[in-house]
Amino acid sequence: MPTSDADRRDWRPIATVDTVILTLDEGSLKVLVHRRQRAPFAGAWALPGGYIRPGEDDSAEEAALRVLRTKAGLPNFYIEQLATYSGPARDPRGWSISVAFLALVPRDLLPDLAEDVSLAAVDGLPDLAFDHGRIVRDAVARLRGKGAYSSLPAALLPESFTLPELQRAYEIVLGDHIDASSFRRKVLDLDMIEETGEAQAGVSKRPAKLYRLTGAARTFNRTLGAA
Amino acid sequence: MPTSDADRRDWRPIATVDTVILTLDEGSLKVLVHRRQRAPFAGAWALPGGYIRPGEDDSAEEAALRVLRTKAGLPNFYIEQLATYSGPARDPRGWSISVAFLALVPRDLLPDLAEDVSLAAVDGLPDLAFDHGRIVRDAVARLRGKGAYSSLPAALLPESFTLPELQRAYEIVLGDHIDASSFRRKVLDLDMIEETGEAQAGVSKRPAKLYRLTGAARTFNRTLGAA
DNA sequence: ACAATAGTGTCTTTAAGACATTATTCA
DNA sequence: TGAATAATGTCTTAAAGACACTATTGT
Repeated sequence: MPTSDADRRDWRPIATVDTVILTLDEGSLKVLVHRRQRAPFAGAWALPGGYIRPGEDDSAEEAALRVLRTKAGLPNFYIEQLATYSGPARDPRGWSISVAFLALVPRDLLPDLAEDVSLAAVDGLPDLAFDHGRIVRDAVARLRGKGAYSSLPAALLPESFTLPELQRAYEIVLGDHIDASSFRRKVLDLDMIEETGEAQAGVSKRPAKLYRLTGAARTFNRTLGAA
Repeated sequence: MPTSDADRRDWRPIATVDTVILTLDEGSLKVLVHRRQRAPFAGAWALPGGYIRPGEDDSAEEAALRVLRTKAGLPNFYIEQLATYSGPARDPRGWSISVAFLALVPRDLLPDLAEDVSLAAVDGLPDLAFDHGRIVRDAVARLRGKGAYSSLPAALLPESFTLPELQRAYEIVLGDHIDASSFRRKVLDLDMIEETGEAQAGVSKRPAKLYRLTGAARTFNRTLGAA
């Protein structure tokens, strides 16, 4: 059994974070990816990520937030831990462990996309570096799963939104049609949202009222749309 | 910025796994804890856990299974990744990252408890080493959350069980009464379980039929009992 | 026969789906 | 006034809750 410090070092895997940034863009769910500059997988699309820096980061989540600030210019949004991926083969540099986070971001909060950054539709995802394809699929499954019985999809919308916009967000996330009447009943009865007092402006049809989320996330005890 | 190998070593946190083994015992939900032999927290109750061993383990999950085999003598049961806990303060030995797993185990599958092993009720948990109290609370929240709309609580029962036993498992997990008639309807209509053909023996009352789970886990689109 | 619990039947209640109808805006 | 979409109302349907009732075992 190795006991010197030099040997012990090999017991510690490479520790990183990866972030799955999901948003609604042009009517579909998309994930932010960037082109890797460096090996391994130079030139391939990948999720924003980076090393955990003990001494700089107070937790894996802080590391993820640092990555999001630095690499994507994102200040404020919904984030939750997704899962942790590990093993000897996922990174050619060696046995690694990556804590993945799921961030839901309104499209208008994303800064203009640089040359090497792109929004990829989660249906028909291109090949991604490392095991990032798998991570994105897990993230989408999490969002779809929770979306059916919680207010999570609202995190994809800006602070104020119309009820039809909210319904559309649910429909895109769940991949299923929702009846407008049922939808309004449910979100209003649950006090999930409240009117801002404002209404849409600059539309050539009846303008919809604007709403905002009331307080914290909510869960339903019965599913909307798809199971 | 450090560049030598010796400096880079400090970039890598201590990587461990912890396991939350939940079971039903004497009508309540309990977690398996053991008394630590060594510092830190020698003498305190803690979750079974250990270092991830690159070279020996093929993933964090494999490391957890190794821990469960070695420390708890457990062969075969339900396991899922819970979450990852990290930071400079949770382990006095330094910046650490621990991948926690949730295991659901039938009581009769647990070997006889050694002197330094105990089942602690999750309500009124004693103080635990590290951040293990927090981890157990998260595990219980996960089980309660998923239990309301899935067949997960069945993983706490032996391979064959009666319908009243299954109902009781749900009631303990959810902390709420469930109507027997509704419960039977739901569980049978969903084809979640099937009769084994056998019945209880050695009871001085009407013996209940025995069931087993049919195939894989199921989810409901409406909650049983509590939201 | 009776104690005890397994298991069934039926009515009520809750909440979602379908879908017709009305309301409000701008051009 | 007409196009477009927001918002409401009403009936149907699915599934859970309440609870009375019947069934089956050992003593």
